[in-house]
Amino acid sequence: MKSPRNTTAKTVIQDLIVTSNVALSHSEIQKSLEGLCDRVTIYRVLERLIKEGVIHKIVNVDGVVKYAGCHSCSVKHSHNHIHFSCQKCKSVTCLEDVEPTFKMPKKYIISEMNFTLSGLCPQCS
Amino acid sequence: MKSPRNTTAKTVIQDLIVTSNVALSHSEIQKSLEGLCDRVTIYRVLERLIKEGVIHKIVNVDGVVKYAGCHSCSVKHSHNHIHFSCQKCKSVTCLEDVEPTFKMPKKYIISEMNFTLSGLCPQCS
DNA sequence: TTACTAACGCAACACTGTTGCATTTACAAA
DNA sequence: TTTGTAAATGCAACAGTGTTGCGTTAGTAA
Repeated sequence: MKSPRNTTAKTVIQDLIVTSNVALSHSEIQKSLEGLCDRVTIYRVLERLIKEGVIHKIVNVDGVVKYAGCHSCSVKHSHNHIHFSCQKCKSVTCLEDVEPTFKMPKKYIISEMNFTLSGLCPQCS
Repeated sequence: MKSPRNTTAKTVIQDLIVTSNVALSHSEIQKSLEGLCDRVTIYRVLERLIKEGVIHKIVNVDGVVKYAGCHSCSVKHSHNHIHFSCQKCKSVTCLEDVEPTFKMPKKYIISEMNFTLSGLCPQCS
């Protein structure tokens, strides 16, 4: 019987991401943990949390990978919302209510969307 | 007088990207060049071509950076179109005609957009 | 408490991208 | 055509990010 385990690292990392109002990068998480666990462990915990549907992965316009909690995922698990990336404070936030519309050419089969806007967030503007 | 120079590397790389119907990554370009020039040179040429407005940089949903020619940029230089990323053949194409619409919350100032859709391209579907 | 194995730490590695510096070379001016 | 300048290059070294293998630790079911 393969059963997942709740370890200290997993609990702390999950808490950190879910309670944060902005998406966090691996290095930001590592700094917060202050040597609580190894870098590799953080990668593996993040991987597990994504598989469990607790968090989701965001690739920012600048290529920086961030992780954010899944808030509305219990209702419907889709990440087809817009992400906003602030060019000043570098924060990435999920705008879960905003859903874009567009017309696609035929013959394209769409299974995933990734929409990121950049500019200034309410705090920085 | 600071004047740009047309070198072999620049000419070949520019040709490669502009004539390609899909966006190319640094490593794909490097393979095509077959040792014509150094990796670093490719990075620097790409940087220059972006500054000159000949090509533009795309960060795919999986974080892979690709480069594509600017076709309609002579008319209006905006990259607010959708990019399509095929999950099968890994190709990235610019859908320059598709412009998405959406409603943003107040207080956000938008200066850049990055929309990428994933799925199957016409060739793979 | 014990046994099983998920999860961990550590070392090593691959890939991507950047920087400094000496050398080469494109191109404008003589 | 030749020459001088600095744009562009090659090489070495480095930093950041992410992955893999393997021996050890520790969570949890029995």
